Amino acid sequence: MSDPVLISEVKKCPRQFVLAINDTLNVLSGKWKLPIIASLLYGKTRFKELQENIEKITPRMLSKELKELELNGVVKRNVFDTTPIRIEYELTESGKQIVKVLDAMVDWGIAHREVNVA
Amino acid sequence: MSDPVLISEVKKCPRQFVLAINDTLNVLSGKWKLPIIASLLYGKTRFKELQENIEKITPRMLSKELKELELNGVVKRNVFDTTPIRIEYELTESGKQIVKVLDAMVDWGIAHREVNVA
DNA sequence: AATACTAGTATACTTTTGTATAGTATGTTT
DNA sequence: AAACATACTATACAAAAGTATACTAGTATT
Repeated sequence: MSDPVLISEVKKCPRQFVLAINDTLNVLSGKWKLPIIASLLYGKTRFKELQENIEKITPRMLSKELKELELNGVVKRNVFDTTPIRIEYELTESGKQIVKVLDAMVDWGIAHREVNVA
Repeated sequence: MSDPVLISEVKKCPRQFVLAINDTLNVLSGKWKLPIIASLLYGKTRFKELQENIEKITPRMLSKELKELELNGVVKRNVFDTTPIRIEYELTESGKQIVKVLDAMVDWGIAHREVNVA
């Protein structure tokens, strides 16, 4: 863990603040990343299952997004050398922690709806 | 406040959960909404000032995004009938509350960076 | 009358993101 | 041998998001 960053320090520093938020936003934005993460929150899942769970996603987008999430360290791809080959996707520890952000988003979304519908 | 929603209840319900998250994501995603909200967190600001604070934003994008944020109840536009006319933008109460989401995003972003850089 | 300031709008264009549709490689089942 | 399943990839296209550049309406200043 090279050069641990103090959260209290970073919150004072706009630049790091912005970088961290952008990292998070990159993991969440786009049409399909959230549904994929949500599906994976229920446990390890195969490509085919994901495609069935997420309505209307094309294999191209699913493949593309999974690769991006893997590159970003949010998803892990596990290959099982069985016949037929079996591939399972799961969230990394870091990926699982993103529920905290989702919780904050749910809370704000609901509070905001109440105000605007009232 | 028509039909107040219990947060504990909504978290059990995937559909409401997803709608609330999407509301939040809509307010935050895109290239410019975050910089605009961040600028407004420092206080009321005029169009020109925003344009100067946010590097490289064109008046077209600033105008478009401010309108969207206003429609979404995140930003309030105040017109002062002075000469020359003065227009100030500020965050609504709801808009200010979004820092909670940003905090969660900063925390995740930093923790996630540590893991991936380590 | 010409120039400048504020708060934008208009038009055309490029880039990014997402869709549609078909195809591939590997192996299994009938 | 023909058809089927898994886990994708390839190509072409459409739609959404963002950029570049110029312009406008109202008022004030020189």
